Amino acid sequence: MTIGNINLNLGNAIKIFGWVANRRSSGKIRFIQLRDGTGVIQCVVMADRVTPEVFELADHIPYESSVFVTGQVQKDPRSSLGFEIAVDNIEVISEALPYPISNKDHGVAFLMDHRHLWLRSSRQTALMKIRSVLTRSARAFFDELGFVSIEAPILTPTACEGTTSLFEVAYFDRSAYLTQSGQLYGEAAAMALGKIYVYGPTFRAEKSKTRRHLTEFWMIEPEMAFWELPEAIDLAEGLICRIVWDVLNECSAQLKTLERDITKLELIKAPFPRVTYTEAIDILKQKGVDIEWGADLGADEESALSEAFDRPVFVTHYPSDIKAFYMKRDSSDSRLALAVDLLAPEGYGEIIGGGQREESLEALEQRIEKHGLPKEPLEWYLDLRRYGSVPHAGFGMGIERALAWITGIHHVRETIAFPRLLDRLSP
RNA sequence: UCCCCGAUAGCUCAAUCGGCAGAGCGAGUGGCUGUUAACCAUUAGGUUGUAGGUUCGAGUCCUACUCGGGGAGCCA
Repeated sequence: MTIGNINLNLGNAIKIFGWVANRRSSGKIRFIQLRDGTGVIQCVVMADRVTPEVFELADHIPYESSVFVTGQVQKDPRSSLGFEIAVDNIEVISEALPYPISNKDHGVAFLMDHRHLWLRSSRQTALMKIRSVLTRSARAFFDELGFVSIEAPILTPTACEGTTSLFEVAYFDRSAYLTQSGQLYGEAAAMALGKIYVYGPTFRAEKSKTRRHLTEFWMIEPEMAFWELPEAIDLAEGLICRIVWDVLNECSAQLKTLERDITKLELIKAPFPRVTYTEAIDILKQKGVDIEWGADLGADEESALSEAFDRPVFVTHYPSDIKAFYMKRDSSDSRLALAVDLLAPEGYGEIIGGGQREESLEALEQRIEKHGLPKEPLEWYLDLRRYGSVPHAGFGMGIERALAWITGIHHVRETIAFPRLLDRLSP
């Protein structure tokens, strides 16, 4: 028996476990809002229905104490759900100490220090439920298309992309690094299995302090042998449509709790606009943004660009100089990389990054040298080009950024149960 | 790494020109037979982040540090 399905038991005697989320008293009648993770229901404690001890208890039991309630489910228009529990008995499982989080406002620092308790709030439980639906939906999307799920290692021998700072850890008598992407391993798996996806954590030691950055976050990264850039873009579009659709269908109560304007999500249907980097620069210039061809798009530019559209926008064909070494060059313009980013609406920034991979051994070797990367640790990656290299493409979607956008919350730190941020490693 | 802002009761915040340390919530007590962040009354609760400095006098001004928040770069 859970609060979530208690409406199936109207008129019945029930027994239920939960925590005291709130209570109020009014002379000879007392109310307890009982929470069990599936929902919240009002328990009504009347003096003529319970023992004096239970009646007293209902007025003083500390918030978040755990209890076992027996009673009867009754219709009552005065309850916000339309029904409530008329209590026969309350057993205290564990009386809570004074609970630090009240119903009034708290600051971010205080809430983050109490993240393990903050998770119990209606807002945070709504976010975690939507996250659960989103990750299940994304995996189902790939599973149903015949992709094979594989896991990439967390501990890696070197900094491969070279651009981002990695977390260094001791690995017996040498150093190792926490992975910044499963992609290179995903490429190896795609050469074995055709279409694969990696779902796992990612670590970036960049000292970023913004609402879009965590030091530990989760990505889902598909990689497809024999696919090229346009097909990868179509796949990314299908993925976003699928997760938005599933969240809209399965999480309407949670979106309401978060006060998300779902009319903006209902617009999210294929096709999404596709612009090249060069076209994006033109759009930005027309909007009066001071930017020249060749510069990377910063946060302000991404926001300005996404404001021009009512749904996510793909930006493709970036200058290869500002993209990673493994990006394939555009055969019709060697200055360009066959890269794609997906910018979310409403200023949430880049939620997908990817592209077509360089399959030529010679080109890749040149690129590694030009980027000043150590070649020896990448030899296994070059082997993928030595033994039956094929065109292939893939991308990574950041779970937290996608979730922040879909739920409309301001900061990615609330999209994961225990966020890891610059200067915040606990709880 | 850089720029901006902040730190006062358990929490959220106030304190006018540098002049008695305040309120709401939470906690305790009392009241109320339908409350919806209940309400009413009442009690307790303070080394004003740390270390110096200016001053008759510092929560308030100055310096340094610590911690936190927002943003940039980088990225998902």
